[in-house]
Amino acid sequence: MFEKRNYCGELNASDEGKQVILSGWVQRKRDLGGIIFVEFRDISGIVQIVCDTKESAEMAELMDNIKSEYCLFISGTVRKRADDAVNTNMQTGEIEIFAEKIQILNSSVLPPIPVESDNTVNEDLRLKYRFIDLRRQDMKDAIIARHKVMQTTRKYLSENRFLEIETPILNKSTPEGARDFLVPSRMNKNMFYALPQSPQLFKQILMVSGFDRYFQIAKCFRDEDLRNDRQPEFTQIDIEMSFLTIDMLIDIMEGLVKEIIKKITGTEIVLPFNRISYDEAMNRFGKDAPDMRFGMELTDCTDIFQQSEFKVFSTALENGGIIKAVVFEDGNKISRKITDELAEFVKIYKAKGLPFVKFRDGKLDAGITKFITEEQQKQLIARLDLKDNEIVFFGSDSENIVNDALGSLRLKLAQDFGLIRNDFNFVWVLDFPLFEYDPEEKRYYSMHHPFTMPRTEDLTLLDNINPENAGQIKAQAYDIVLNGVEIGGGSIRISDTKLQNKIFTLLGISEEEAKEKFSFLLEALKYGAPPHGGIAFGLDRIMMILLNKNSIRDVIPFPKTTRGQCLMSEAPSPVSSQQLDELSIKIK
RNA sequence: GGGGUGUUAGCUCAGUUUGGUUAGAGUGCCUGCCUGUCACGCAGGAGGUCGCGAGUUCGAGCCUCGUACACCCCGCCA
Repeated sequence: MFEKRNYCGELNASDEGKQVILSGWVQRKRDLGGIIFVEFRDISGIVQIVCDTKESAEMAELMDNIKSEYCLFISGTVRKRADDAVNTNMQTGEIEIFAEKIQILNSSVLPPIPVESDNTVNEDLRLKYRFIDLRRQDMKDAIIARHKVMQTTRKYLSENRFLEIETPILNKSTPEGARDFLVPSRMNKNMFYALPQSPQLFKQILMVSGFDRYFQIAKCFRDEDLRNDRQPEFTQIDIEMSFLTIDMLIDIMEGLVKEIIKKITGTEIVLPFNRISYDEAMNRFGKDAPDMRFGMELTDCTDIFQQSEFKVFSTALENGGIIKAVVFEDGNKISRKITDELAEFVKIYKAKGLPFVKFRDGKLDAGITKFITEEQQKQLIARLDLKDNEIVFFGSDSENIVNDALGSLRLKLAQDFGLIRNDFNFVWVLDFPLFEYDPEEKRYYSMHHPFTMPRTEDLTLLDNINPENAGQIKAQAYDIVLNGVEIGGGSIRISDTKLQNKIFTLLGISEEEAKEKFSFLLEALKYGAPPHGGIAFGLDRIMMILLNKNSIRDVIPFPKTTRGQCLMSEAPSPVSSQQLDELSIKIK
């Protein structure tokens, strides 16, 4: 009976008179007495069913029983609707199906959350009853769009000589980086596998093995605290190539992104994307993932306030800090209440306050104006190119705090006052520092990962590294940023054992330690390892932005809560003492 | 680990101003009527552990303390 199935959303006026067979669910029933309309839904869409209950007592009784979300089998005839009965809001609004036979395949209890709704329902209910939530149109659209992106990715990469290769999920724990999820080994007592944070080492090994273009749509796992754009398990489009330059990689990846955008939005984006250095991103936007859809860039004013009577400024400068400014276009919208709120806001980022001045009638006014000399005022007006009614917010502290606070303030103001264009803005961020210095532990950390190739011209600096100049050593690493969200990142890798060992030494990883953790990679690099590099895209984040969602949970079929629980399956859960015994595990 | 917001009918919310009779609305649900609806309409009805636990009080949805859960943010996420 299901063999010759038709799909609700695919029927149209050209099917008039056709006998059709539909299988799906009751979205809504409108009982007008002698005639009943049913909005009938399957994966493809919705079509209206008409039942004449005056003609047949049998049909009348059957229809009386049918309620929302019943699963039905319907055979009937496609009819064109009368002109005044056409529903232009409906894909299939020109037609309806005159039901000849209806069979109830399964009844449904009343769903706890409505299928016909936007996502205003509490998220914990949506997650608990995900099987109902996924029936809703916007979740269905998201899952279908995700499928299309994966298919487009596979097609594009395959056509560009990439091979899809799987790598292990059960792997070795490496304490560098994010916290691992551990899996106890039954056959090897007191030993653990770790779930992969990424297939990093394996894809590099594949390069050594000569599979010179690899990709994988890979699940990755990180046991860290969660956010709206972070899940404990997430999906990467993982890519690695041999014999490449950064320009080659960018070229191929822009092609992939273009295909994805075309598939999902139907629009052609302009290539190439903008490129910006890490340093410039930090200076102009205060973030390494700048949202460049609007202005309000940060301006350094440290030099103007070298001699300042304003204690906040002078103290910051004495401590080696900087002073930067952000200008907002409409000071009239910024009341005393709002400046207080914004001052509270920047404290999240460890700023101590938020001094400001307004610009009216050609001169500074209000806020900290009285602490600024005439000469400084003149310079400031010129530097910031101030226009009437603008308001200037200052950050003065260490460079990190100022960038963090003002970069976040810039975003908040733009969001609160609707200054952000609805657009897809891609930018490559290049020339990341190779290391970060941790003053507390007095050691260097890799900004990307320990296998990242330094810029060739910076190699000599490695021998004289100190906390001051460490930031000048740049990596051949890159991020791709979409609307201020990092959607991908990668690097050219080190393919030389000597250099790799040198980097380990600088990172304070001893020879024994390196051997213990990465010996197979170091060993592999000895056997004619090709120059190689790659990138990984966060599929969930890409989908989130393309579909304009607030959270990656809305593009993942079965996500977890911010405490890492699945409200539907109730994972994680305790296990039996027998299971623990087999693993020789004792619970504290 | 820290900060914030929220939790009242199946769902979405109001009610907390000033603690005070029987806690409301919309929607959904149930029953009846209705042959062109499409957010169908009309009439009637059911539906509440005010997250949970203490406390203050003659009296708590409302005040205090604790706690659970969800979400957002800082830290964390090579």
